[in-house]
Amino acid sequence: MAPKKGRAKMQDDTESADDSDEYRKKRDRNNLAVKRSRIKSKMRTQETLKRVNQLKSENSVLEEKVKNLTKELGFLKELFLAHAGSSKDASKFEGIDLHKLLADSSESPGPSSAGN
Amino acid sequence: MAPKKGRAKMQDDTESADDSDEYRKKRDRNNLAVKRSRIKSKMRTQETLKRVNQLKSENSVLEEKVKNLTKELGFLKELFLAHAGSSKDASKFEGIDLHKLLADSSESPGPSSAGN
DNA sequence: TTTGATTGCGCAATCA
DNA sequence: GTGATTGCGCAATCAA
Repeated sequence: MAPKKGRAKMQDDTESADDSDEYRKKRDRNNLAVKRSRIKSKMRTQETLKRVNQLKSENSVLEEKVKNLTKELGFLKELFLAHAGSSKDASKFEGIDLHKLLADSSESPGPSSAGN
Repeated sequence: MAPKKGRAKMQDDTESADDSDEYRKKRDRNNLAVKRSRIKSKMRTQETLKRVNQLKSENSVLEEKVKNLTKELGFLKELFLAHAGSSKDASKFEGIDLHKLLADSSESPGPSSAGN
């Protein structure tokens, strides 16, 4: 047996021609609304997926940037310390403790250790 | 697009009690499958949204890292050039052209200029 | 051919 | 009262 096609859904049988008419119009309007809503929903899903890819892309760029900056920084620090260490300056450039400075300063802002 | 699909029963009226039984069982199984499928779908959507937030978070961390690294690098370069400029080294530390080196090297990997 | 998974669609309840 | 959402069932279709 196939599904009932009867429109006998409402518990109340108070159906006049007008009501039936109104019912149809209402159903049609709702069906359109449902269609709109679902299209919108799918759009949002697509946008979200697109966003994920954008963010992954941005992340790659940033990772690369960090990698390069870290590399250059490491190189400069080495050069810096090497020179300072074999110089008369004795690790002091401008009253700054280079060894301490070069130790690290790119992780957390941290409380300004103005000590000196 | 397909024509009018709807709640049209099977055109064939060859419906025996057995067929009806099978039909119901089949419908019930499909309804369960549909339910599973939709739950899965919603899970994927949730995961995607979660992923967006994770990526946004990672992005912020990386942005901050780049900011700090850039800042430190800028500081070191200034200090470096200042010292080199007022030194007998005359911008040369170890046979390396510092001005050129410090100009930039964190954007693109570029072709390996292994020279020097 | 069979069977679970997907997907478009309509209905009704509910939200806003 | 109206459009927007959402859970649910049906049927077509995909996929194995």
